[in-house]
Amino acid sequence: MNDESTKERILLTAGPIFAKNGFQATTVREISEAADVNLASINYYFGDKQRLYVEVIKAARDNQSGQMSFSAIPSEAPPNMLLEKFVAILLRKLGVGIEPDWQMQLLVREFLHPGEACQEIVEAYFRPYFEMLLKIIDRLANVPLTSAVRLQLGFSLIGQCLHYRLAGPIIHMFVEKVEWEENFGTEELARHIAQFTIGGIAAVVSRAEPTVNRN
Amino acid sequence: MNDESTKERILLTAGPIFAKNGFQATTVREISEAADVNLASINYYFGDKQRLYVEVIKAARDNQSGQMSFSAIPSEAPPNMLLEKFVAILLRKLGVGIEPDWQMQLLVREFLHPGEACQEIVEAYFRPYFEMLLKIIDRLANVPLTSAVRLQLGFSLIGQCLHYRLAGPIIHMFVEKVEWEENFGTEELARHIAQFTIGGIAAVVSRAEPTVNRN
DNA sequence: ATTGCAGTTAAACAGTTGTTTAATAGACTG
DNA sequence: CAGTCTATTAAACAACTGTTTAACTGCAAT
Repeated sequence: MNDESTKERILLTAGPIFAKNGFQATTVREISEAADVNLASINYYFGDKQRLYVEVIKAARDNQSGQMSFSAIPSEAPPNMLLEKFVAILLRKLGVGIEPDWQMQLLVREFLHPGEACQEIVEAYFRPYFEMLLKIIDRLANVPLTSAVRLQLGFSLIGQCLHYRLAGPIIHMFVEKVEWEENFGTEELARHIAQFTIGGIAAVVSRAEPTVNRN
Repeated sequence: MNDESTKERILLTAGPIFAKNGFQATTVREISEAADVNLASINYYFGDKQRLYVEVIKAARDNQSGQMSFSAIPSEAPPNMLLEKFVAILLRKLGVGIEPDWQMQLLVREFLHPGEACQEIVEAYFRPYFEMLLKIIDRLANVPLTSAVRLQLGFSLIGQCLHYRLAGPIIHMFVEKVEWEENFGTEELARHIAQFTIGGIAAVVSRAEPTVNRN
């Protein structure tokens, strides 16, 4: 049994547990038992619990970087369709309506309570996809936007998607069961969010560009 | 020193601490020290830590119910203005751009990780204001909407506002300092979100009501 | 004066937690 | 073969955590 196997096994086991429990509520005993390694191995390989966590975060980031691929979307497609596809993929990755993989769950946790690895994650992972979204927004707007407006449009869309991920149980309380099943699947939500956002962009653009008279 | 004073003091002291740390990371020793009461008092008055937490949540709810008042908004005002005012107030209550009071901070924590008091909070606190938002949306839409569409429109607005609250530090990483100061104050965000949402509503309505030809 | 109750308290308790220690075994090198 | 290094391990350690216990005080009622 070589060192890569034990160390690797700890990493792979710790990920889902940290994702489920968060850092504070996860014990090194739970991890060691689940990984079937001795308790002291964690300190041997990682130094302490916090450093294990940081390594797990980095592993989650590295694992996700190659997977949240939007290459399935043809870039010559109309921007409306681009946006809807982007939203659908984002909702799925966030785990709306399905169980998210632990990497994304962990990244969302880190996102909400930024720790020492956060800056890195943002640059390596979130920014490329946010830039992609901003490009879609540029095409939808069809006029030059100030940086601030452009960012705010991006955040407006991300906020809608995140809401379904973060407040899922609460949202569930406001929606009847039948209604939920018919109207709140991932595709339906993606359609709604995309439509809403397209309208939102048009409204903000028409306000931001006084020389364009749309009425 | 009567019992109301000690019990009350524990409650008032525990609130901000639970809000800052969350339930798991808050120790009864921290609370008892901060409240300057004996450790055993917490068990004496509340039975255990979990029950103290539930009482604190209820106190936060009761404290907020009377305070998130939208009565400053004249109900005969145009719906556009109603919406913008609603958003501005909501952002402020969520603590966007300012330090939230501990009650709202605690309620948001509960919102993200629903516990045993959650159903009650939703009914007592969130639903009334959500219903108010839905009425504003009705007026903006100006046609009858299905329940699902109506709810989704409401969630789209709430999601945008919550995003600024929950992901504030991450958002801050995407925005230049100057830009942040000029364009991301509460009033600016409220204007953006309101405009975006008005446009979004119009777009969704025009899709949801095929007999309305807007082009 | 005695008893009962409520409130307060320090200490003790039992369990939990992350970390450290020291021993052991295996592999490799000179 | 001896020494060194790495990996593994059980036990111990020290601190922390929520809870319980028993003693004490003050007050009110009899």
